[in-house]
Formats: sequence, structure tokens, C-alpha cells
Amino acid sequence: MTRVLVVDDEPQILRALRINLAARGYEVVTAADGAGALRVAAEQRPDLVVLDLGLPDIDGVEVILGLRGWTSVPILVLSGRSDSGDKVDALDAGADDYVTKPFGMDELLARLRAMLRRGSGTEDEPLVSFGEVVVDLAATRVTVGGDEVRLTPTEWQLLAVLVRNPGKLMSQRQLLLEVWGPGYETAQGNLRLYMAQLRSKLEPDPARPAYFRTEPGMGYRFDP
Amino acid sequence: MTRVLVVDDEPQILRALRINLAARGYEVVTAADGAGALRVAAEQRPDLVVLDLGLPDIDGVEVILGLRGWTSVPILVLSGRSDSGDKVDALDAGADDYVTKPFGMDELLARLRAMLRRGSGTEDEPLVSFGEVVVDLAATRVTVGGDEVRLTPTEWQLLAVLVRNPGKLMSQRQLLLEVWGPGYETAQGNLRLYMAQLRSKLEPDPARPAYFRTEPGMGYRFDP
DNA sequence: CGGATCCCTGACGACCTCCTAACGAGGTGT
DNA sequence: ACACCTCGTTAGGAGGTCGTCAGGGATCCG
Repeated sequence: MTRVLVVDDEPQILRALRINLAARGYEVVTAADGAGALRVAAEQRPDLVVLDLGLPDIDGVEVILGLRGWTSVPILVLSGRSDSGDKVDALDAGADDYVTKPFGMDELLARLRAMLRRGSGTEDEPLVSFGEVVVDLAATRVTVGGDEVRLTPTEWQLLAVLVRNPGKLMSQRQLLLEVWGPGYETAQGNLRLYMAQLRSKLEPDPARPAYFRTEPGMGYRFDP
Repeated sequence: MTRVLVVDDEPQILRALRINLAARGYEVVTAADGAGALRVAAEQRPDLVVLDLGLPDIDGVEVILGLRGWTSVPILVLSGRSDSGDKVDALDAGADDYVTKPFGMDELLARLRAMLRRGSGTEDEPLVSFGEVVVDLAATRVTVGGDEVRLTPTEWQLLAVLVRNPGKLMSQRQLLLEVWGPGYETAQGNLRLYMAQLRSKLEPDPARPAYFRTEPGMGYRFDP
């Protein structure tokens, strides 16, 4: 299901969006300020963000930059100001669309559909296989020699990031950012632990990894 | 260069857009009606389309559908009508953004930048090759005759600096600064060491370097 | 309430990378 | 011919990084 994060400090707008989005079959998570937006985004991993610029704590552009630091999720900005400068600042900070209040709900929904359509166009090849292992990214399922292997949520996220970048070296910072979200850039012991668990579950010889190679001092690389 | 197709039947708008886009470094091609738009798009393959909905021959939504039949190029719709229904129809037909006239030129340009930024997510990998060696800067990988070569972080940084400046003489000071950072400008013994390791791993005859040449008293030069 | 699962933290040994130092080779100017 | 400088090579120790194990806290479920 498509998950949408709605960020607004006005309860009535939050409620209106929640009702309309839920009626269209979206899963809705909300936040009332900038700090909450960044936290919820890191925890819930929405497929799209609707962001009001007039937040009580942080400037909206800062929120956009905070999100863009580690994710490329589509961002639709909602704002009461129709200033041309505000629009340019938000869009250049990394927003994908800008709608001024008051807005038509059907127009907003159409813009959301357009953004989601563009994002979902690049989702091909949900099946990745190497050796005895088959990874189904769409179904969140992993099999080794036909037998299903149970992965914890964190293990799965780590595997997904690696498998989506075959042959490419992923720095520890990059992996920590994409799996644990911002704020965990220094938890390298954690990354080592989960990499070991992944290898013990997927590698034929976990002591001598063949697919999930470590590049000392730099990061890890998935090599099919 | 980024190529933009502008479709409008009003000459003054066409002229204003052409001038502003050209001033920003875009290549501009134009069409004055729907049939021309489809023809020019097929011939010129623009990276982005700015489309006025009020065309004399074909309905704008039909033009969008005609484009979407064979290309996923981003489409920004320009329209005099601010009807909510028109927006929804155009967006659901496949448009990516919708701006109503009169529009601010800086806002329009910001929206174009946002659309182009999203599209360019799948950048091709920069590959540098010389002799048997292939350097993949995006994946952080080096192969010699097809076999992968393991490089330490410092070796890789040094190689990256050299490879990014082909044919250019890099002074020792410059190399030390870019690889080791400020404060190590005098550690020339270090630079000699890592240059030797790079040569022993990449050069066919490390004793007589062919690609990583040393200019006595000055620095080093990468010659593909 | 008890058990299970998952996530995080800390400690320890093994390994690897990095830096420093010393020595020889080659070129240059006096 | 000699001194001097720069470059290339080798060896060894210091420090950081990686993999592994054990233990505690949080959450979910029977």
C-alpha cells in the first residue's frame, strides 16, 4: 500500500487530508511539526510527503533539506504564501511540486497521482538471484535453494539496499543512512552485526563471503 | 545540453519562453500546434516538454496522450484555464505539472529544474579505461584485464584524483592536499609510497610506468 | 505473567591499513 | 669525479577497523 506522510500544524487540514487520502486507499501517517516530520519519515519510510511550509518549529525549506539529505522520496509542498520567491526556494531545495492554499482537493490528489506515477515507473526487476539465493523485492521474500529464509525487518532493509545497487560500493555512512535513517551515522558496530547475520543466513560459507564483500576502510559491496 | 520543447500558439509567450530558456543554457525547440508538437517531439527527442493546453488544432489532453504513447518525457502543462477539472484531466492523462497563466517566469524555471532533477536520477556511470585497466568511479571498482583489483582507501583516493585530471600535471602539493587533506603537505615520502603501490597494481611494467608518469621535481601526470 | 523475538551496546582478538624510517639508484650541477 | 637532491623500494611498528560473542532492554503474543 502507498504510504503518505502529511505534515501540517493545522488540525483541520490534517484531518481533511487524512480522510480524503484514506478514502482513496492510501495509508496515512502524520506529523505536526518539522522535527516530527523528519523523525516519522525516518521511521515509517513514506512513499510520498505532503509538507506544509508554515511549521511552528523549523523552516519548511530546512525540512526539505533534511529529508533530501538521505532520501529521494517525492515531496509536495503546501503553502499559504503564493510568493514567487518561496516557491523557487522550496523547489530548488528539493521539493517536487508546490501547491498554494486554498487548494482543490481533487487537484491535489491528481498531483499526488502524477508524482507517484513517475516514481513507480522505475520499478522493474523485482527478482534478484545469486548462487542459491533468490530475492523477491516486491514480495519481501528470500529463498535459499528453494527454502524460505526468515529475515528480520532490519536485515531485510539492509539486504534491499545492497541488492538494489549491485556491484556498487556502499559506504558505511550510506548504508547506515538508508537503513537506520539520519542520526545513526556512527553506529558502525550495528552495521557489522547485521552484515554478519545476513551473511550467516545467505552466504554458502559465511566465514569467506562471496557475494557480500567488505572493502576494508570503505564499505560493503554486493557482487552477484 | 538539455533540450526543451515549447508548444504554444501565442507568439509572444513563445518568444518570452525561448529567450528565458536560452539565457539559462537550455536548447529550445518550438511548435505552434498539436500536430507540430508531436512531430517535433518525435524528431528532436526533447528532455522536457512545456505544453500550452489551448492549441488551435488538437485538444491539449490528446497531445499528452499522444506523447505518452511512446515516451515518458516530463511534461509541464501551461494553461489559461484554472478549472480544477482541466488540471485533473491533464495530470491524469500523463502530465507531470500544471501551471496557470499568468505565470511567473522564475517559478516556471524552478519547476522545470525540479522536473529535470528527478528525471536525471539514472545517471550513466563514468568509466575511465587505459590499457587493460578499467576504472569505474561510480561503483568504486577497478579491473585489470577483467580481474578485480583490491585497492585500499588511500590508494583509491589517489587514483581518483589522478584519473579525474587526465593529461594534467598534478603537483605533489596538490595531490597531498586532495588525498590526505590539509596538514600533510610535506609528507612526500608517503606520496611516493602510494604511487608505487598504485603502479605495482595497475601498470603492466611497474618499473617503467606508462600511464602514471613522474615529472621530476614537479609532480605526477596521468596519461591514458 | 512468561516466553520469544528483535534491536542495540560493549568487549575482545585478528587482521589490515597507514605512517615513519632507512637505504640504494639515478640524475644534475659544480 | 664528487656532492647533493629527488625518486623508488623495503621493512617494521602503531593504530584503526572488522568479525564475533555475550548480555540487557523493549516489544509483541500466548
